[in-house]
Amino acid sequence: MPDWSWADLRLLMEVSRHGSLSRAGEAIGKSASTLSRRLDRLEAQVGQPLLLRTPEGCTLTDAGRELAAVAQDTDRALRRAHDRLEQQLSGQVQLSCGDGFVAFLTPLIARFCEAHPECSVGLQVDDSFLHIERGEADLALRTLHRGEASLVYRELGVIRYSLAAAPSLIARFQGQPLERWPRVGLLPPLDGLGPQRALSGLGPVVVRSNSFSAHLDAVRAGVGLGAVPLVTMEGLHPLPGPPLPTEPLYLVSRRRSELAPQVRAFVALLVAEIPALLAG
Amino acid sequence: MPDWSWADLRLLMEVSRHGSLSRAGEAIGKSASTLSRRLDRLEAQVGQPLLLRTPEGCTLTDAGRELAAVAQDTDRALRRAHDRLEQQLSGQVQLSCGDGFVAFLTPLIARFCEAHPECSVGLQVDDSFLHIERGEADLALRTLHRGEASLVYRELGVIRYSLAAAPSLIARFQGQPLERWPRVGLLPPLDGLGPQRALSGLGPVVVRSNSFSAHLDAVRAGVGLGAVPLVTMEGLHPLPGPPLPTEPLYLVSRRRSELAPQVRAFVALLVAEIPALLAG
DNA sequence: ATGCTGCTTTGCATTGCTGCAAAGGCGAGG
DNA sequence: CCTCGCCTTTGCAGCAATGCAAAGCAGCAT
Repeated sequence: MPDWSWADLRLLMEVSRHGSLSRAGEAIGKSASTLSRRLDRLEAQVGQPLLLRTPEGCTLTDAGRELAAVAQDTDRALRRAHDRLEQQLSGQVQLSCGDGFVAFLTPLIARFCEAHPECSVGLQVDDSFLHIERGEADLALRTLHRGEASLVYRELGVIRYSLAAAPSLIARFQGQPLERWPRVGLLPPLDGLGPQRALSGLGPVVVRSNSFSAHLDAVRAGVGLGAVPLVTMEGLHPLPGPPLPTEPLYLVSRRRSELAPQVRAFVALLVAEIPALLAG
Repeated sequence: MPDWSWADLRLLMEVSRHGSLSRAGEAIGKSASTLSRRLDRLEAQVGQPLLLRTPEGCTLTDAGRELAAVAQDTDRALRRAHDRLEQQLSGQVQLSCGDGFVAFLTPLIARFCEAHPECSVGLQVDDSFLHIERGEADLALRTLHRGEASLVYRELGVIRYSLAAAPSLIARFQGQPLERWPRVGLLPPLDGLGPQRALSGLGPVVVRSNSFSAHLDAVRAGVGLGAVPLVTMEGLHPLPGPPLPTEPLYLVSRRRSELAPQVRAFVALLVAEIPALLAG
């Protein structure tokens, strides 16, 4: 029920420390007159005198000492909280992305966790219905710009694609025109991506999935050819053909001031590493 | 080092409790816009996001929960302090008076301590150099009005005097005119009191002291006659003579708002009892 | 689909608070 | 004895904080 002013409580503590309104005011950047008036108000709220003003300074009454002790405790707790929040990097980073990025991200996540043992990373695959602005996630890797006004889209580079196939498929269809090769496709809405659409003139689609990693697995298994990001070409051979369109890779987050420090650190890691990976 | 606003900390706690800026604002009598702006400011001071605002209300971040927990502790401590200050009557009452009032006050002090076991009374005899306005004492009983502007003089009644002597003295001098009886007097500044001055035409002074109780003891021992308050006439006999002037009895204190509750209680006791004692 | 409710945020007039300068007091030192 | 320094308090001008009203937005029931 006490409806006392917490700010004035702090003033009382400072006066208790410094012994006079003037010195306390100087210490915290307020004028002595302000302190006098606000402590008057606090005394009126409490209904008891808290300090005695003399020409030599101020001395607290018993009630004043009681309240000043509460303020001291608060001050200590606040300093501890400050240290925890300021110095240590801890807490969780909620990350979300399409499943095609998982293999790509895993080593970066591992490096982050190694560098910051107090932190943990939550990886949410499939961010279709995740609202970053509400804190359901902190970060997302996306290739589509959805245009939310309250979110920041930071382009980390472009994903370059190549027409690719597994060695086994090449062994079976070598020499035949590309239009005759079986093809691995995607289901909506992933089939709308530029590189995929550029393949629409090619051969018959034998498998469609709504999972990018399943798509990649199918290509690796030799089910058909497909458009594959250069960064996941391991074990596959590029096929000749017209250059495929690139796609931007966005790191999506709230504004920087709205990010917890561990999230900022993770952003810094991604910003530092991913462009080189995409370019290399 | 954290120079954060303590008042805003309380707002954060209320938002954490009520789940939305509007409801928290309604609970504490502030508008939602004020809460929004002040929490903006707090977030800027902390350098981290503390809460996420959504159309359904607000949810705290980890950092926000940390600070809200500090605020919770402060709130609890403040309520405890409030209870202690409001309900219990405890602490010390610093009382000062001339030594003549000690015998008169002792039974009242005993009653007060009995009624309020948590309280103690400090009785400072001789208040000549005590500054009540600085808290060197809480209360004083005086017959002289010194006119300090910051102090309250409350008249509890008037002290009536009588010319009196001990039975032994009466046995020795009965029949002789009063001018021949030995007299007990006072040293400055106590000799300036009205009843004492009224005796100046009487017989020779055989003892002068600067202590009113020593004066009374001398009269009781039969050393001489003297002007004695009616309330301390026990064991003495009044002598005929012209009526002696009365003296006001003042209870001196700081203003009521500047008194601790136990002091107020003691004042109440004195105000309730002393007038009847003086009149009786 | 559409209206409705509750949420937060923004613009503006007003209130309240703040800082500065001056006044009043008390104690120390020459 | 007087002056100086430090303390608090008060009056006044300026500014920041507040509340109200309106707008924008998301979710939900109709």
